[in-house]
Amino acid sequence: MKSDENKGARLSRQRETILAELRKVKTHPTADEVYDMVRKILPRISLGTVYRNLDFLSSRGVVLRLGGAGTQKRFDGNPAAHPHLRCSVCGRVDDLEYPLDLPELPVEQSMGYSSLRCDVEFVGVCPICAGKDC
Amino acid sequence: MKSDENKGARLSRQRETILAELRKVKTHPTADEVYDMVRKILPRISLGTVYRNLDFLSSRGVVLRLGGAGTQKRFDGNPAAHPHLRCSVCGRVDDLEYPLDLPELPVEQSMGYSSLRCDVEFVGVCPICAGKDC
DNA sequence: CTGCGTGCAAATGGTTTGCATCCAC
DNA sequence: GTGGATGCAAACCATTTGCACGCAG
Repeated sequence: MKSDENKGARLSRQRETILAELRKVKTHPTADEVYDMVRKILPRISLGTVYRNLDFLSSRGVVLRLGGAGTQKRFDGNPAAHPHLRCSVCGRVDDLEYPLDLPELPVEQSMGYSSLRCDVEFVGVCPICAGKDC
Repeated sequence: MKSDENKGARLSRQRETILAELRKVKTHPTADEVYDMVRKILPRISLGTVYRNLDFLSSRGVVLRLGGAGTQKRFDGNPAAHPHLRCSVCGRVDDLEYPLDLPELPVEQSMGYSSLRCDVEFVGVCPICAGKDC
């Protein structure tokens, strides 16, 4: 991590814990779920702080903020671009473990956009929701 | 369109207009923008009706609801899966005009998910925002 | 010490919903 | 005529923000 990326940033216990917890899990929790996770360690943390730190961390590229089809945003402790599987019923997001070739976009075809990053997401019904047969 | 797909559904002027306006544009408007567009034709339409109809239409697969990284959802009059370009600064979404091979996911690798659809989105900075040099 | 980060709570803003009325079928 | 669709406004809920205090550097 380059040091001047962190100019003025302090490492509070809250920020440290949020990042550690997010990296610990393989799921892609919502801000609320992160709040619950972290609250077991720092019971007095506030939801606002969780939001502020998730914002901070994702703006630095340390974690990934997943847009997603649902209302809530989800966060990914692994900042590298990798395909996701999203359940259109319950909204959960899994990492795809299978190595996939990401599509390449020729620069001349980028319609004037710059700094393109490719997001690939497969949307379907997860095994749990399929089992519920709703 | 199969007839039993529409059992009980009525074609109100509002629904008809919303769909027509959405198909007319090449952009991917938010619900609010659709509201503005339709209001020029039906001044007394309510925002709630726009939301209800966008929900209705996307649940039938007639239009596409784009998840996206921003807060607001955007809607696409073209229900076929096609790659998008999203501006991370202003949030606008364009269609990619360039034919791209969508990644294929072997069924054995779908981790139990079913009915998978592939969404590809390139995230970057659009020419307008790049020009603003913010 | 300084001022960034926090806790708390109120404010925001997109989206949803209850209800009486309206109109497509 | 009947039930789905609408208009309106209040309700919801995830997220953001103002403020005074606390703590990392």
